[in-house]
Amino acid sequence: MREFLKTKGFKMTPQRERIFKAFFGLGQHVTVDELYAKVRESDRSIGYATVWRNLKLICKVGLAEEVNLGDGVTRYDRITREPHGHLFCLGCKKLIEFETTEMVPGLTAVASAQRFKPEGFKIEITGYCEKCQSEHKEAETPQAVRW
Amino acid sequence: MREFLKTKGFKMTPQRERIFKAFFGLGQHVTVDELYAKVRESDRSIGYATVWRNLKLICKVGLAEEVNLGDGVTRYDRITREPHGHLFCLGCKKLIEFETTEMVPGLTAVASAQRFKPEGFKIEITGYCEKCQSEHKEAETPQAVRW
DNA sequence: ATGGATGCAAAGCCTTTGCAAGCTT
DNA sequence: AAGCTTGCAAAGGCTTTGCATCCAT
Repeated sequence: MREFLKTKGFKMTPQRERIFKAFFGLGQHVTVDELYAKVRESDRSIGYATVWRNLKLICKVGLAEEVNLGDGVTRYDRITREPHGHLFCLGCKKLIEFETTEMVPGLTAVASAQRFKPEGFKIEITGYCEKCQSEHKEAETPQAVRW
Repeated sequence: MREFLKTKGFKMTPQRERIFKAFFGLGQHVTVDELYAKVRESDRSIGYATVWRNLKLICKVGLAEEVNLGDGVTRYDRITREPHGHLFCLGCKKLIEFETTEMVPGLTAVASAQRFKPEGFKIEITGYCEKCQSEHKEAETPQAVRW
């Protein structure tokens, strides 16, 4: 990893090493806060900004990508083997992945048709997971627009 | 529209009417700022919060939906005839739509397989449009992590 | 020695909300 | 009258950045 970064023009530091390990140790869809909390377990001196910047760095060197589900928080998804989409539960915020390999060719075709150079694909399904469906109910009886 | 809102428990007001007209008059992918600017052209007294709340209301009654491309700004997309995806240019931020009707069945199937109740589908392709491809070049030679 | 990397604190930016007053129904 | 709406100003909440200092190379 140290070598890999060097070829990209970056240096390895103790903090960076801990952050990287923690990131790749955690599952997918990590938020800055989650990673920060994890990293702090082994080193209370690491700053929030450092974690944030390294998360950005990981994306920059192509090891992860940002995922935005529209809930105001940016998640970082490690780029893995197969391309995948997300099922995002609006109730418990849980994220479930599903394979999208077979959809990529079609999307690539769509992009080419527009002379568009694709960098990434995002396929998301929002809704309610089995558990939250019952709790959600049709409480949909708006009274006043009060958010 | 007044009747429609009434059935949902909401009232029609002069401001709301202007906001709705402006929203449906503008194209797709409108941001709060854009709609606010548009509305202010005909009524300088309408507040930002009112525009924002009405945009939320439009979504609440099912006439539009939020779109988050990860650039920090929420866009509001009128729900139209056919389901569609977006091609988002990372350079000029331009948004191009494309039909996704044929992909919906497959996604619905994915959701059912997880006993997930889908509320919405999102398909996005990020990259560079024809015009921005040349300008973008491979300036990808990171020097320091300075964001 | 260089120039990238860190920490902290402070900005930034958009999104939301508290309230008192104003309008539809 | 009852309660949804509106405007303004102030919070919020997360993402970025300025800087002086530190450290990898």
